[in-house]
Amino acid sequence: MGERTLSIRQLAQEAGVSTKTLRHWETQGLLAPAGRTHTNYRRYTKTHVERALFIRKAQSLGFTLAEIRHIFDLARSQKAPCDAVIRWAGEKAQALEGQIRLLQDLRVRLERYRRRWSAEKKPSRLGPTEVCQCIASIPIQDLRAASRSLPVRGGEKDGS
Amino acid sequence: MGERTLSIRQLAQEAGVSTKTLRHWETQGLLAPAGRTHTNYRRYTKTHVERALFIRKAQSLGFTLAEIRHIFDLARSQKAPCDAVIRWAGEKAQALEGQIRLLQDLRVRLERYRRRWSAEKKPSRLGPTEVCQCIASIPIQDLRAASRSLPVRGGEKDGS
DNA sequence: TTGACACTTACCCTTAGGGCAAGGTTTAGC
DNA sequence: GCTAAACCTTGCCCTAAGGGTAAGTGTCAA
Repeated sequence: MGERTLSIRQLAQEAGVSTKTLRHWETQGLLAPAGRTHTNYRRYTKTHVERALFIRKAQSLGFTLAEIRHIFDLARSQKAPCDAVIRWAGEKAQALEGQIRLLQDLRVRLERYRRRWSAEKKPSRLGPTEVCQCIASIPIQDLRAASRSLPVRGGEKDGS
Repeated sequence: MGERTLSIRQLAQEAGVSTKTLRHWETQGLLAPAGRTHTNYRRYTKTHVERALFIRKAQSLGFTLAEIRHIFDLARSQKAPCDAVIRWAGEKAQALEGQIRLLQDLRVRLERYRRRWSAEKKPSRLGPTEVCQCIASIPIQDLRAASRSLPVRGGEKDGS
């Protein structure tokens, strides 16, 4: 009985992810089961719990699944990937800095326009091809560095 | 000859986007051509240039294509969508604030771990199931608010 | 007429899974 | 033993905003 194995649901519960996620990780070469039952059910061991948690930890630092697989590849081929991981962490932090700046710029622009638009009186009568004078008033120069970076997803309900 | 129309490439050039983008916008219901030639080529007018620029301006504020279509729907159905746009801008700015906080947290964690890992001596000999003691040392508590927010995309070259 | 481009549709690709469907398996209650 | 619930399997379509490529057609100038 030291041979206790886990079903995919049990592993999912222990690792704090969904079964779908575990199957996806498997297709990405990150977490193959220890084996299958005669009825083709996946079977995992306790080391799989650790590996799943490892993946979650790496994800929490912003590593993608492809990068995590790369880490596993390094570890399997020979040496500890720690040096590479440390380097990547630095690069990621730097990239984040740029990304944060972009988002802050966007937020500032958004707030600035919102205040300006709120102060102006808007003509609720539109010309034939007009849509929204607020947005139309944005200067073309602002399109240079269009923050091609995120969806933002503010609340979305109705707009009547 | 006041009837000058534009090919898709000309519109793309004037609007500063790719022809692929224009076709994509069309499939999303944002920018249908004025008509087609007898050989099925799209034909646009100068008002399409304005509309394309409008879409770019809205995108530069973080609006998605679905939201922009919603703005067009409002404008077509009756009233100026400016009120809704102003409201959405506020919501977006607020959502951005949260997003920025997440990224800053991530950056701080990344830098903190990087410094810690650099200071520690890493045993470049791995146990059988071990992968990377750096990442493995992350406490499970850190997985609570796993910043499910962005890929980050730091430089990626090699890692030997 | 032919070569160089422009235009058309259509299909696959990107992240990290979510959702659903159709079918097989296991377990608990009766 | 039977049946229903819960579990497992694979497979397919979906997300945002296009990029890349391919195959077929159109246009223009030399």
